[in-house]
Amino acid sequence: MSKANPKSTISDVAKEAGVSTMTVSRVINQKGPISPETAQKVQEAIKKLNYRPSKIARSLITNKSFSIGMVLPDIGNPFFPEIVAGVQEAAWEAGYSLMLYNSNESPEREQEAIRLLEDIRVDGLIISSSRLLDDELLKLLQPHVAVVLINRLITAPNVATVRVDDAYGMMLAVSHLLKQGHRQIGFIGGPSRSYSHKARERGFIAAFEIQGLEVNPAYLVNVQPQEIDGQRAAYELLTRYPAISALVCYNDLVAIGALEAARKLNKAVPKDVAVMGCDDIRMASLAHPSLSTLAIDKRELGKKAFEQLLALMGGEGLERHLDLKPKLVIRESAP
Amino acid sequence: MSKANPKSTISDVAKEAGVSTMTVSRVINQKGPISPETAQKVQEAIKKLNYRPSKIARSLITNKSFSIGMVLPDIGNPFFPEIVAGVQEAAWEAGYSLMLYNSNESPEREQEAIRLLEDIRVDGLIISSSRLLDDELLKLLQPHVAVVLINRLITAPNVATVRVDDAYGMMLAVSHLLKQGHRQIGFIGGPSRSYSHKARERGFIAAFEIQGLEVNPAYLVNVQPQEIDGQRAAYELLTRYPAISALVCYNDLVAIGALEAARKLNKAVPKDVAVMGCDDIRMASLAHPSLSTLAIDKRELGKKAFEQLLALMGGEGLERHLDLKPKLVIRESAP
DNA sequence: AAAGCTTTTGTTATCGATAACAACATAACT
DNA sequence: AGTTATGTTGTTATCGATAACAAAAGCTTT
Repeated sequence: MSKANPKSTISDVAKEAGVSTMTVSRVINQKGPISPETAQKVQEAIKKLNYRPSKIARSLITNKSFSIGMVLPDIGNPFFPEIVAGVQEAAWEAGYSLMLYNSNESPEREQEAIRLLEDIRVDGLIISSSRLLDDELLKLLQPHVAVVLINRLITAPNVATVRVDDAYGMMLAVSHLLKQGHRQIGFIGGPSRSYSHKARERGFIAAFEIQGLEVNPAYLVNVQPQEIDGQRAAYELLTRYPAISALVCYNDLVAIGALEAARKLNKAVPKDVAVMGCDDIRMASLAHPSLSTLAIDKRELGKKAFEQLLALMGGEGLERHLDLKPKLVIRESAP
Repeated sequence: MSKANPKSTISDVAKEAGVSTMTVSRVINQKGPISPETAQKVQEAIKKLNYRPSKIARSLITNKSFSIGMVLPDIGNPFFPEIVAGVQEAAWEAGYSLMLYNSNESPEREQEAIRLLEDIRVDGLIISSSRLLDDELLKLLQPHVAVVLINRLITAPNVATVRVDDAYGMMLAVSHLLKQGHRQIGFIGGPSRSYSHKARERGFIAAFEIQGLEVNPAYLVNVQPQEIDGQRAAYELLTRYPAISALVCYNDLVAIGALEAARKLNKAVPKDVAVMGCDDIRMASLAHPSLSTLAIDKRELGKKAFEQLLALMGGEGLERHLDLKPKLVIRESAP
């Protein structure tokens, strides 16, 4: 019933071409000298039998799988697909396959994914925004030869990192607003324990300090990083402190919420209140008014992550910790 | 220098526990009877050596890799990440790993990806919206045991499909508008050769015919499925035919463009012109006014695709071609 | 023509697991 | 007691490739 598809093996090819399997192997891998005639014979046999070498068998003996694993918390989050695309692109070009695991924000799943990737003997691992604690993570990564962490700093011989310099970006954004004359600036931050929130808050405060200005602590709030939470927080801030002339948001979704809040309060953006987002997701340019925000090239980030991994796998010396600087994107909401 | 991490093998465990490798294998796979004492000895040895069986070696002999491949044209497109998440989720639960290939809309890459996945000996393959021609695709799929196509119909013994019933969805949307009294309805369609465009147009026309009404061919246009193209097309349609009271769009991005066009023309949505999108991407609910649109649960689609694949891999009989019916989501832009 | 290179090809062992079969001990049945 | 099950463990071959070494064939060289 089932069309069992008998894959041909290297022995089949060898028999067909009248040579040994090693000779076939040599032709395939272009290793060692082979005479043009045998090479041709082998090539013909390969074509005739539609032979494709098994990477599995090859991996077993070479101890290289030419595949890497990637673990991320939520591929539905618009921040990640582009990163994945970048990693995949770079991996492809280097001849590597990508195994993807979506942990659904669950640390247990993340842990299991890292273990499974160990079983598969991936050559390297890219982990984005891990939910695991430092020591748990470190223990899990131990058996892996090469690991790149995205937006997370851990120092270990087999680990490199790529991070977005959130503090720097936020400083850029706030400095811009200060330069435009804003002084009463609200900050709708993310979850207080999140790494990136902390960095962004640091940048926010630093921008004030550089100018010798003071931050009003009442203007700083924390929310979940969703539109609805941003909307509520902005509504409350703007109602309670009508003096606020600009809002800096943890991310673009929150900022879009803030736009909505302004609309409800009949405050014009940016005339009555300027709004600044962060991340430059696709929606940012389509919002009304379009969002000023901080952008990093996420595809580039993915590529960089893979490059780090490749260097680590190759044992090359490298700058272990890479920081990417966000760019300020000026649009309508905060000119 | 490099901390060569000597992975322990099944022989190490066997030696440590003082038994044969087969016994260890039996304990791991819970196959064949083993005495509680040896089982425990083996478990201890496994823990002590931190042993994890190599899936690669296992694959070689069992001829099962417990991994599947997924090929899609552009993971940056908001339509796909959720599908990937659904596939990954279902695969995870069934004990399968996912290899992801992003073809970047290039047929050549797609072709190479399918070939590479053959080398890796994946147990099955999910291909989304292939850019390849039917016969090319069929030839490439030949060596694969099990394949599920998303939004593409091909009949072959090793192929199953999952599709969104675009025609049905569009009929739903247009019927709704007709019921609301709209008669002059414009259709901003997608690329004329695209499968889904054709289906959606078919549904559009069918909705009219059911009511015994006639479609005005001048109201039908084709655009690239991006916001800017939608905006231009809507602007032109609404300017040239002021009688148009509703626009049905190929997808949400195009619809968002249409909203922008209406704004420029000082037409209120939905009072002066209603706008209907399609796909229900995240942006749809955040637009102003929020978009009425057609939704399918993309995560569910991904899950269904994997279920089909699993059935196919297991050789079970199954309904080969699955159609998912979109739901009409009524929001502000077309109440 | 024998020795010494190169070039080309073949042999055998191996990677880390499981399949298939064999073997032994113990318990159960006649 | 002898035969047959049943439970438990071990042996050997195998999956499909490459590593490492061995050997033959074709050239030079003296």
